[in-house]
Amino acid sequence: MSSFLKSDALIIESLRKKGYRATPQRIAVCRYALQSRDHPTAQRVYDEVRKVHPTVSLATVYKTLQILTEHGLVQELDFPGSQARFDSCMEPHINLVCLRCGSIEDMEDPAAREMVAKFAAKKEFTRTGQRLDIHGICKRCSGRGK
Amino acid sequence: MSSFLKSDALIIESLRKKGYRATPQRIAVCRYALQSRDHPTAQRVYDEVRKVHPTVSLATVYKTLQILTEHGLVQELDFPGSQARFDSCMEPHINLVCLRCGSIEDMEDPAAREMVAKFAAKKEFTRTGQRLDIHGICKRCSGRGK
DNA sequence: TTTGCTGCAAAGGCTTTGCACGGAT
DNA sequence: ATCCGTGCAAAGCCTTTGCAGCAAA
Repeated sequence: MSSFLKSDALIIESLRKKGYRATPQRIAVCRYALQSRDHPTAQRVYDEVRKVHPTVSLATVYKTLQILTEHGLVQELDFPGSQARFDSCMEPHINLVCLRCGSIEDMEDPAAREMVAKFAAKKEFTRTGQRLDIHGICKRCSGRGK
Repeated sequence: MSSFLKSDALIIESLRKKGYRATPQRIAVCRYALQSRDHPTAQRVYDEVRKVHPTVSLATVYKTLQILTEHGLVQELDFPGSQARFDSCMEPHINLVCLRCGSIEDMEDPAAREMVAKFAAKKEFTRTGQRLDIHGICKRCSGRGK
């Protein structure tokens, strides 16, 4: 989580500044999506928000996540055969993607930052973002054998 | 393209060794998918193969690409709002993803290889693969202004 | 001859869209 | 009082699946 929008007040202000209305549903979606560290799916965000706003719709969740994505506050990560995940860390970092349990863990890595930084200077390619995934088996799954 | 399956004979042998029948459609899909450097979509593979096998179906293309993916000969790259792309280079490398024209270019990068290599030694995470994307605007698109 | 494979069509899953009502400003 | 946002349902898009005929081994 890299966002600075940690309070509802800041989220509301940010939404209005961008020309959006600060509805309770939107605020709740933003709060959860921006704070979550486990790269939730839209469905997961929906389930969580519904605990507070039982009538919220999945469509609203998708629309709000799209707003966050368009404004560079979260990144959508698509994977074959599964729902999209949303990452609230926009700084260069590595996603440790476990193929067994599906968990995704952010990992700070100086080498990754340096590697990405090289592209800021390049003339052949104007970098605007990145996605660095390492696929494998996480420690917890390894411990469980097989 | 990192695959060593450069001739039909080798593709046929490889398919049979894995217990698959070497049909003309499969061979054609494998040949194109393994040789292509521009990360084609399934539809693109379909269009290309159809030039030689006009009756081939998209379903067969998808099934064959799935076989290649399962055997680690290509990697499926999913992106928000667009069809999956298939990368025939399985070595650690960087995908330069142009947000304007949609092109994806493989880039060899020692820093990327080193960064990935670190994970081979890690005990906290057993690496089996990776996906390293840099998003931005490619040189050709930059030249075209705006 | 025996299966596995193909092509077609239908189904599936996730995400987006259309629309009328309701709420934020 | 505006008109944007919501929730519902329907549509969309890409991909997968079921199945009968056909072809590879």
